[in-house]
Amino acid sequence: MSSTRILILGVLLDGPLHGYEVRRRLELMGTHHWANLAYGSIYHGLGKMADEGLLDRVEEGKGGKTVYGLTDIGRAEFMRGLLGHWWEIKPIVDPFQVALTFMDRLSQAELTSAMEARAAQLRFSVEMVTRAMGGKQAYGAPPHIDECLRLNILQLRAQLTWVEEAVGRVRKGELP
Amino acid sequence: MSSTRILILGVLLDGPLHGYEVRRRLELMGTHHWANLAYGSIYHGLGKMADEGLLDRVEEGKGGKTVYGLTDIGRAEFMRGLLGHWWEIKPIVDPFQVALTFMDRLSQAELTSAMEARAAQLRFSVEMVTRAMGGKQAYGAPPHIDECLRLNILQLRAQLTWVEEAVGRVRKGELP
DNA sequence: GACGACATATACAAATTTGAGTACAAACTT
DNA sequence: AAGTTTGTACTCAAATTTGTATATGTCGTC
Repeated sequence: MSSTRILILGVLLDGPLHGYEVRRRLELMGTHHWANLAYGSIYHGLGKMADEGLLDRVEEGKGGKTVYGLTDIGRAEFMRGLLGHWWEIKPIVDPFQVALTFMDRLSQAELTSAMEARAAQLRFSVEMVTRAMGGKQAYGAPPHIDECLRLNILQLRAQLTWVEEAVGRVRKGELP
Repeated sequence: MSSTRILILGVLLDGPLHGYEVRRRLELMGTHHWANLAYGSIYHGLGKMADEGLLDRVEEGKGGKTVYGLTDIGRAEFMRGLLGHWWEIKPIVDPFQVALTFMDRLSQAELTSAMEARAAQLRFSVEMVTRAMGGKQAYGAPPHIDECLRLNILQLRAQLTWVEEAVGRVRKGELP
């Protein structure tokens, strides 16, 4: 089961919604930080899953608006897919690894300036997310949402650690 | 420029290849660990980029075999795309964050067993990659390839740190 | 009460991805 | 030498993703 589907099914758990509302709930959850879900994909997913019986077209709308609700099959499939995501370690798709793979094709000057820029951006991101966490606490969001941010910060710091260490070695000529 | 394209152009930098050889070079580089590149996409990418002038069909083959080589435009586009990947921090697409977002939909028992399994798998992965690094050193691979692994290990450790800490809090009932 | 700015809500064509399917040659088995 | 596995090399239809285009309501303001 694709992440797209899990996300759509997940926001429908608490009641039927139409496409636009699904998109907004996902945005509230901050999915754009760690997923790449285009609007069009939501409508496609809703339609497809309705055809497959995971969803019901609860209310065919005046003006094209359609409200979708979970069926029992859909609820079961969500659980199956969710457990799958917990148990399987799937490779994280990281576009930066692509950059890294070809670092030897850049000049030392290009490399060090890109790396420094990257370090700065990462430090900025860490600070932003840290603040977001403080903010949400007060805002009444469930505590497990903070875990997403906490994990995010750890990952960003891991990247930062790498860049800071690597830029030093590039300067010394040990890399690439 | 998509990661798919960068990867294909990247392996063609050192000389023309046919589709199957591109796929093998990518596999040697370990792209399957951090990218999701289906075989079909390689052939599609090659054909499309040839139509767009980034590649040349160097040798139309007997038996459908076609060898592609970089054009000057392709080489320039590769550089442009590579720099883009260095300068832009794109969100890492992490399917586990999907799992995390809906952690409150699982029972404590489901959660703790999934988390423990995950911790074990992560520890195993860290060890595997660590060994792979030691092995490659002797094998004569360029030093910057190790950097991919080094970053990988840091990211895995970040995930492990999170799981180990979170499973404790789930047990204490602080989560979700 | 008309106008523009903005939010709501979806549709759609084009591009890309997916992975099973095909085909054929080389190496190995019995 | 006939059969079987393995490796090479690509094709293709189906599914999915992407991003832009479109349509419609709503709110203030002049």
